[in-house]
Amino acid sequence: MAEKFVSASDVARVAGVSRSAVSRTFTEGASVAPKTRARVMKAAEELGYRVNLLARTLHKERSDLVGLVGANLSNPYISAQVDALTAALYDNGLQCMLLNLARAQDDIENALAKLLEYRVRTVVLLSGAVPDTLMRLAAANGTRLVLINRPLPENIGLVDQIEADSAAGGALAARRLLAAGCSNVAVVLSESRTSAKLARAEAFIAVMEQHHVPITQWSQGRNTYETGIEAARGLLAKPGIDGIFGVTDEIALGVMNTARHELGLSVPNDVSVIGFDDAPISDWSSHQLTTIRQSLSSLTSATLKAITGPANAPCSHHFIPVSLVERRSVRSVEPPHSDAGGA
Amino acid sequence: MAEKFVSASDVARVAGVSRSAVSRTFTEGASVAPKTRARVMKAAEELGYRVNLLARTLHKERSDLVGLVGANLSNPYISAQVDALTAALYDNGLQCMLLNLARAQDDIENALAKLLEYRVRTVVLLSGAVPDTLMRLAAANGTRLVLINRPLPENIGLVDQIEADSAAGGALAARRLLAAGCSNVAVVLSESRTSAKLARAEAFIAVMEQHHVPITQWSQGRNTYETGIEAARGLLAKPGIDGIFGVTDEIALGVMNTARHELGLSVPNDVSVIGFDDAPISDWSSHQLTTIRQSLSSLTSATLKAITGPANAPCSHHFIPVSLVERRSVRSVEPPHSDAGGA
DNA sequence: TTGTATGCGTTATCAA
DNA sequence: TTGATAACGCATACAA
Repeated sequence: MAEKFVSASDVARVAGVSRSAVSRTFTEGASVAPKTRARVMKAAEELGYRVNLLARTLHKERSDLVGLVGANLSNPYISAQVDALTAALYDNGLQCMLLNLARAQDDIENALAKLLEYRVRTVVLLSGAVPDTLMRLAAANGTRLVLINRPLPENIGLVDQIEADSAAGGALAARRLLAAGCSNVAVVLSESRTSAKLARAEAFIAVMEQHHVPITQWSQGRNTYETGIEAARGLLAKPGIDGIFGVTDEIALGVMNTARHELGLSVPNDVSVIGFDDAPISDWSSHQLTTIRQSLSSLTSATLKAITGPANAPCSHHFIPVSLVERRSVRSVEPPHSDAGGA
Repeated sequence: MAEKFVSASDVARVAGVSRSAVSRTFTEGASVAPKTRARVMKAAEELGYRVNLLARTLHKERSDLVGLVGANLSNPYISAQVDALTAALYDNGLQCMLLNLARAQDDIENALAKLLEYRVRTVVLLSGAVPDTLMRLAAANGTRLVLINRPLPENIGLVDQIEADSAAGGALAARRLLAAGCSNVAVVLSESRTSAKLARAEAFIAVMEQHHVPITQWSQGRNTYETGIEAARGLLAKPGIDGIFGVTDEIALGVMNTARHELGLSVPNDVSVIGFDDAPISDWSSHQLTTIRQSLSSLTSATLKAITGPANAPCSHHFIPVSLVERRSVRSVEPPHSDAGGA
């Protein structure tokens, strides 16, 4: 019921030893007599003592703290990402400081500053733009930056990049719609147009243009399910479009559900829909969304490797492979290769 | 590009002032000459200096750190909870340390210990059992505990309890199924049987027994979508059961989707399904799950109030009201009150 | 193996 | 307003 935190001095007093003895008892690989250790442990247990990691970190060169900055945490794929990553961190004895930029997407510099104030060893960016100033700030304090799915033109300081192969994924999506016989397609993304998602869209568009397929671009709102709904309403109000690529599963799910349940369209017979991510719920029997998978476990393990590596490890750039997951939102059979023009 | 973090002494040297002057510049409400402040700020900017919150907290009595321990973070309701809560914390200048007990549900004491090592001001428990030892440990260090949806028999130390009214919710679900004319029902929960979820089930059962409706209890596996799938397969293999209550939306969604898309049953015509939480995806047009809502915003604001309150505030116990959200997974029309016996 | 003394970066107290 | 100095809780070099 004490008001203050218990300190090593308190324990030392109760155990009848010096502060150093207590410190050594809780320091990995320090030499302390078994008998002393036992006395200390007993007193510590009694008082509810825990080492003050703030003080310890003050003294050491490196902390156990990893900063994680994200947004849109209830997005099905992001939440799976956060789940996997935080679990992995915990298993590796690392602590995670989570900053959610929900209402302040552009507040990222402020977020990084806060994290630096806690002397995190590494900052993982799941979301938000990455201006140069950010990298400079991190570099000036010797903090590593891990960028997830936010490709960077140039690389200042200690930054590890981990990204799914957006270009390959976008192309994969395009070719799949082509194979389904789509002849009038659309791509939908948010208006924020993050570089990774932009790359997905651009690769998709490139392939389509190469095949002379007319393509509409829908780029409004935030990166959410609601954006998918709006897109479907706008895009499918009148017949014509027979294939849609959502740069995110969440968006694609919004498109597909709205087509099916609000517009009374058949997916995939009237319109094929394909997403990107392979979020867990895309596999639910209520959805069965065909999508481009970016392996979550590869992404997590690559991230963890970057975090746990030596502080002076060279910058790394890791590409996560991408693959088509065939489900039921894209027509499977290819019409006998006529160019059956959708009006 | 410096290797070490920049300290106040560094800034003082460059600015040609004392450490104290630097400290005062970054301390709320300290008196420092505008001219001095300007010099300090300039030097700080130049060097990329950030206050070391570790050191500051070491010196102060209270930190900005809030510990959040959870599990199953990709659960649609939990992730919404985490999203809302972390956003609110960030907006209030509080830092959040997130511990994910994914692989080690029973590791909660260890988690709390880690959090105490960082001298968090408050620990919020979203998941996990709450043994007495836990509360004693927190109490011994003067750390507040905020318990979300984990009712407690007795209250040791500084703990705030925030919970949805499980009993009312369970009863609401039962009465809704009764109104739909269900005459042979089941309730499905995980085998972990957390007290909050158990309370939902028990209230449901109580009402059903009161109306002499036969009731099956399915209690296996973890608290996931897959458990819902298994339950549907087990419960609906042969006809009979015409109403199912999933103690969690995620479970209910598993039940409903499996009934519809794997078992070829009509929900709600063959079987009514009702959930608990009102997760965002329950409202998706692909689901339209009737459910019991526990208001996320009430829950978040109550939690925030508990966190931001004075350190010596008395323990609070807050009940979040609960309400029925009518959608399309429960039959709407009531048969003309015969006791139409399901097999 | 143990205790003493020093430093980590900060804030608060005190005298100037 | 400013600078020197003493904590804060810990780890460690050093001496015993």
